[in-house]
Amino acid sequence: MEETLKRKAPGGAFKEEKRSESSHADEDCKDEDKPLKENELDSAKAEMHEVREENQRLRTYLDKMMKDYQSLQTQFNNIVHEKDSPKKSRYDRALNHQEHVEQKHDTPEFDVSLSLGRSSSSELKRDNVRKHSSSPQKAETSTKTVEQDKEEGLRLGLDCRFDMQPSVLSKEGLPETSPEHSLDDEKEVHTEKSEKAPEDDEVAHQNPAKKARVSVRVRCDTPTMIDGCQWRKYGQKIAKGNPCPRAYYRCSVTPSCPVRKQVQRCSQDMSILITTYEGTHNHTLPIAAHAMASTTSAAASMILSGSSTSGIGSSGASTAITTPAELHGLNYYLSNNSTSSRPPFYLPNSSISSSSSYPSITLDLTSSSSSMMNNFPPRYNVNSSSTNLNFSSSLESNSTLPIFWSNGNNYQLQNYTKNTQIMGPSLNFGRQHQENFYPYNSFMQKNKNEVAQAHQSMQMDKNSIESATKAITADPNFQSALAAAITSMIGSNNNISGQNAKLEQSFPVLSSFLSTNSQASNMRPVPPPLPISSSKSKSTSPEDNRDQVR
DNA sequence: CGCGTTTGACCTGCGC
DNA sequence: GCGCAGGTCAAACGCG
Repeated sequence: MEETLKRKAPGGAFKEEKRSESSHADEDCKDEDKPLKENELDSAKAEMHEVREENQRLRTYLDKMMKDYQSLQTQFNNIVHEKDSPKKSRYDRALNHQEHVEQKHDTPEFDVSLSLGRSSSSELKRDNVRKHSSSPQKAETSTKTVEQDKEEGLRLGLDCRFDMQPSVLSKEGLPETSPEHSLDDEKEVHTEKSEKAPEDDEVAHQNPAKKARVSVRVRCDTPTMIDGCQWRKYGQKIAKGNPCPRAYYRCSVTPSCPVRKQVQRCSQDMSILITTYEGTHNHTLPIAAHAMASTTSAAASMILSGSSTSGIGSSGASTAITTPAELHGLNYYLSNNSTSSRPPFYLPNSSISSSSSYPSITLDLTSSSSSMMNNFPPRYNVNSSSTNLNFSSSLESNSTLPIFWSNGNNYQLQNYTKNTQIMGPSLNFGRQHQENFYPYNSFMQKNKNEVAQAHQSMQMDKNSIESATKAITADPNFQSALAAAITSMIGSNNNISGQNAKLEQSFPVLSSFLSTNSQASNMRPVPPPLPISSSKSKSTSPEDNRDQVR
């Protein structure tokens, strides 16, 4: 499928080639042996015929996808209307409106490109422009805008507005705080928070009412994961239904940074750590924090923009019949009600992920290897209020879990050496704040791994991740989805490696299979390994990371 | 002494 | 309107 889609994009050019070949053949016929040239002509015609057939097949496939997509959209809308008709959140309204606009105006190809995340704000803007351009004199502007929007949509499709340039990197890039967010949102936020302090006002300005939350579920025995950023704990609370306390952290890189994170153990499986990020950094991020920042950014962008394609973000309890539906080559699981059919480790802790006022997405890195192999490509486990992005990493239970999200083909193993410079985007799940999780302490005691063991388990993880990467890249569905998205995004002219770079920026976890898929998957510079945290540490800053190994 | 964590009090939003 | 639960504040505390 990937091949066929790849051929589809430059299909026109391919046809042209064939035409010119055949015309050449015609000219040559004058000079040379006719039967021979006729054979060439015939073969060329046959090839053209094949290409036409292939195009036809692709059109059929596209139609099928569109039908699936629209039926799912309808289903989602119905669910939303049923559940939340009296009290619809602003987010839901925007979402539905966005869907409505997309259904009305978008071409099938355009829709495919939506599947991996497009700026919701651009959608809203577009919607606004359409609203305001009803007069005839504005019609031209409107048309232009639609054209521009299409272009913008394609451009933004996988970009998620996360630029790795330091100037832009000062923002984590969560979409709701992007400079592109709608003016309406800004106004609303301003009104809501107008009575607050100036600092709060600034924060409010950056954080519209419906914040996207990105949860990372990971199986690890460490109290928190090292994401490269610096956090200060400001509270701890026992949440209902979970004996493990939830810890509240605030980004302490700058005092005014609005980013917060919550860290909590999963009540059903204490080896699973759930970290929920919220907000956008208003400062330059440490390089080591880029991986998490860009990944959460992309994920958040997906629920706030691309969410319309999967029906993410509506309110309601987390509940679900899991109905797999192939959309755009990705397996979606629409959730409705019941826990029995949930995929392994599917949002066991609803207290974090099911808040109706916070559209959330969960990057699930907890599934076992067997289930992972059966479930690739990555699942978008969607319920009415949250999304579970299952980039399963085949982590065996109770194994120490240092995971490294690299931006290249090679997953980084970590050296337990002091003073190692953090050079590349990576994540690890270090041992920190162990004492904060008192219910978990006993569990931790049993699972204290020495460095050598950790090394061993990391090696296992590396192998597992490599296998996972292979599984992803080998899956034709995923390849086709990816190819379709890229094709729709870049059109026929752009070079794919540039787009891949953007993709990798947006979704570092995708980098490996992207590079595998692309011809330009050349060797990348392998950033020096990250130091892992030791049992005691006070923050997750890179500097502290060095201390943690002492 | 400074900085980060702990923890009880307080605030806020939501559901009944 | 009330109660509950999540989230935040800030004084107290501990550690280096």
